[in-house]
Amino acid sequence: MQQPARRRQVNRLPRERRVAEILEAARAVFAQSGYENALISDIAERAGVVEGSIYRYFENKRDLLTKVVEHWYGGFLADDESQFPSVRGTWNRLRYIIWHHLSTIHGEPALSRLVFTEFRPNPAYRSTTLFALNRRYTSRVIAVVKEAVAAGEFRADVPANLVRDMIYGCIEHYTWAFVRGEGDFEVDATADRITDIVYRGLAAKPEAAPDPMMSPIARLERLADRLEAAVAAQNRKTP
Amino acid sequence: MQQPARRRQVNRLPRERRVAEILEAARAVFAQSGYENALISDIAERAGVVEGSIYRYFENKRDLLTKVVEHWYGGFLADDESQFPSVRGTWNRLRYIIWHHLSTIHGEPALSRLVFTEFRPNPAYRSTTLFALNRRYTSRVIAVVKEAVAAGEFRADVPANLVRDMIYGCIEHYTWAFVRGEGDFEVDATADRITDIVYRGLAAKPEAAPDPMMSPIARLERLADRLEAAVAAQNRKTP
Amino acid sequence: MQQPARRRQVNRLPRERRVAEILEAARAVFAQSGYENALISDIAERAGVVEGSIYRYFENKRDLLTKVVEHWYGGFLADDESQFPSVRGTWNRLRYIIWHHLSTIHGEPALSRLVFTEFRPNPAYRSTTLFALNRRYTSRVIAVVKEAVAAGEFRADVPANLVRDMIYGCIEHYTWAFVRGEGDFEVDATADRITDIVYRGLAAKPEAAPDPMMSPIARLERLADRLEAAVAAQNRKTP
Amino acid sequence: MQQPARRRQVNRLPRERRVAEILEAARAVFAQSGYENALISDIAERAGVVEGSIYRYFENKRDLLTKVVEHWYGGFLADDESQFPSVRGTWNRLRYIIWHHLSTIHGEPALSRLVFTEFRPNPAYRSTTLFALNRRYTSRVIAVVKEAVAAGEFRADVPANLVRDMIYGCIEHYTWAFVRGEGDFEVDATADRITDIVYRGLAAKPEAAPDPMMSPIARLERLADRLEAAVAAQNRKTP
DNA sequence: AATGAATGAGCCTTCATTCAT
DNA sequence: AATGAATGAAGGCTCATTCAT
Repeated sequence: MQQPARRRQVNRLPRERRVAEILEAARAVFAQSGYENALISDIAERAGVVEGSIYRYFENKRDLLTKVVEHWYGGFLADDESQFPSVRGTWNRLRYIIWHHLSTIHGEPALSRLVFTEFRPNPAYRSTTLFALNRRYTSRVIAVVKEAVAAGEFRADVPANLVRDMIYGCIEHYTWAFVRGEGDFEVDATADRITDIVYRGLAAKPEAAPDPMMSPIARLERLADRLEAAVAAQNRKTP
Repeated sequence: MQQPARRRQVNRLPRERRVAEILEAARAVFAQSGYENALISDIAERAGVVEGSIYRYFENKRDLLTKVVEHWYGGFLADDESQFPSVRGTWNRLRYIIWHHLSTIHGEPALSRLVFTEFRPNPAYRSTTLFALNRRYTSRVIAVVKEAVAAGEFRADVPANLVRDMIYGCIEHYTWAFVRGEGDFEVDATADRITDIVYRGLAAKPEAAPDPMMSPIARLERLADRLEAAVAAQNRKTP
Repeated sequence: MQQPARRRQVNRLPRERRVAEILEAARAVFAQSGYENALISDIAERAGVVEGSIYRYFENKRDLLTKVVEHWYGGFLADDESQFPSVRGTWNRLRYIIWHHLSTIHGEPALSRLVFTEFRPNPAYRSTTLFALNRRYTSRVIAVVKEAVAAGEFRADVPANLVRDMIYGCIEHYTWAFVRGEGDFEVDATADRITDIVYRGLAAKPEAAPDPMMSPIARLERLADRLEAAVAAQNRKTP
Repeated sequence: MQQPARRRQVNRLPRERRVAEILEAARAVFAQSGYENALISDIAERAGVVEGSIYRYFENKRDLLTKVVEHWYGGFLADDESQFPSVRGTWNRLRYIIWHHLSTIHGEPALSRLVFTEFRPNPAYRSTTLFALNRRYTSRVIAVVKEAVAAGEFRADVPANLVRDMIYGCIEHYTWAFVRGEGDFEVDATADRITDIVYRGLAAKPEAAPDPMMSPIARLERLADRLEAAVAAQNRKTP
């Protein structure tokens, strides 16, 4: 039976605000401690509420985690999907997608890790909202690839879903060390390199025109630059 | 409530045997239940010993898991490393490596999952025996790529470590559904497809070029690639 | 997690009506879930009010239960007490009382159960309004019995209060299975049978020799058997 | 992860003993506080163990209660069933049964109450061990009644199961006040009174014939009863 | 009068690990 | 070496009740 009990100052907030505050607190705590080690009591304290209040808005700890991650996804997906359409050209689009994923991981390694460890391995993942969001997020690679194939820009026999796995798999493999907290990585440079290798690997006429703007003259100029540089470097080393 | 537990027949065994039995039991239980949900008591029962006995041979639950996984790795690495040298040709070697990883995951999805969820995300992973084993396991991709580059079979500007990430990342991304217990995949066919896309993406002279003759510009570009690679190699040796 | 809870239309109602609606909702919920498992929030929702409003009309959950049960009692007691006086004759009166109790349980097994489990065992029961109501309800048995004794219809040495306990106890014991939700019982037939056995058990001049087949001679023969057996047993023990 | 933690003096006991001690402690605590209010921590402390130890032997709080009550039942049922067969004569047998139930309630009102409130109302009661035990316990009334009917001692149309309900219902109704903690009752005198009213109510030829003088046969029968009872008592004492 | 957000006390339960026998 | 009884820390969750709006 509940006892009356001395109350602390009640701080009334509209539902929306309260939920937002709890989500934010939970995000911070989950990011810092991981799911298992996160304490509801810590989250409550950080949100400035009592433990029980959390259960007014969230079914249980797991649900809270899910909501945090979905909220996060929802946030950047909206941005992302408004930006993406304005990017033109296959290379640029792939680069944007790759850059975005790298950037997301770079910005929230701890949340990314939660997705990788708490959601994706879960047998029920497929029937999850997060799965659906992620699908939406990753399927654009497939669309881009198919369009490029249709346009003759990519080889006709490119399996689009493997390309998707390759891109996301590569990124996530590459960033594991950072996600674990070891060192750092450069988002832009890495995006360039991955995009390059992928693009060139898929292009129908390899170096022959990733960028249609590049005229033979321009290519020869680049070549000259590179040769000069190489020779100069050689001289520097073995004078 | 535990069962009445009739006094078990005391059964002395040489240390080796006992350890092997516990490892096997632990492997089965961890594979079935995952790390958190696995119970020492289940492992003990399956191994035909009492809980306390496990602590004679293993420091704690985590240590037991580690030993299980290292034992598993040790097992297939030995085989693998004896097989690999006899595989000739870049395509074949890549194919072997890719096939092997697919095959490993296909054979032990649950243990693979443990590696993905319990070890790799761990901040201390890098200083782990498993990390070292894995390094040995995956670094062959780098060797193969570098050799192929040196031989002019792959483009000169291919970043070997990105290729490694791409291959392992792709495989793991591709197999997540299976690891979660959804559906199945064909090891051989998948190995072929991944090898193909990777190889063709890196090959200096893509077969798919309608006209096998390179343009003069392309030849010059290859020359530049080689020069750059040579300089880079030079630098590495005489810094 | 509670539902988003769109702001309900404020709906002012006269106190009487509001109380009645809450009582009805509470009755349904308590009947369905029992006291412990009933949720104030469920009751509120069903009554179309908000939790806090319940506390304007009832002190607490327990008080609400009490009011529900008293209200129920009040309802059938009024009917009952207006009917009873018109029933004539001891047998008919007993039958009516028994029938009424059976009928009450049959009509509201869940509420009956609440009385049996939540009120009667309570140490404070005796100082309860419900106790008083119940007393009024059951004491008529005593009146009937005493009148029948006075009239010579029942044996002179019949302890009226034991008869009361016997009647109500029998009924409640007999109906437990039904109250638990197992099967059903026939109110009328059962009332007949219980009334019969009670009436004949108390009647001063039983209507007939129950078993006409048993002659005095047979009884004497049985007696002889028993006496012999007793004596023989005696001899065996204390020779 | 469990911390090492300072230990108190470990007090090793064979399973049997430990279980017995926990049962005893639980019995006391449940009897004192009822099920809901009983604390596992109190039980543990009283048993001289740590809370967790209780869960080695009992699945949960409910299971513990169940075991306590079954143990209690088991205890008196054994005694009871060894005594009963030596009681001779219908009157004596009924009296013994009634006396035993009164005596049980008198000796353990709190446990009796637990049975009445926590077990019997439960929808699953019927599939319970306790139900089976209770069945065994109460069904003897039916056997006795049927035998008496067969022997012509009771009226032929007596419904045995109603008699059982009447006896147990009467006893329990009668003892509610005591079970609630109000006052006391005399086991023996009450047993006599209930037995009398039941016996006379069922007897084929009630002694209560208008003429208070018993018939010679009836007097002899009573005599036989007493002799039998005496012999039975004798046997119990000098086996 | 009505709303509904916020409170908060505290119990049951788990299970890796230890250590007396 | 083997047993298995005992430990004990700690955290998720519930829900009647209050009270600011």
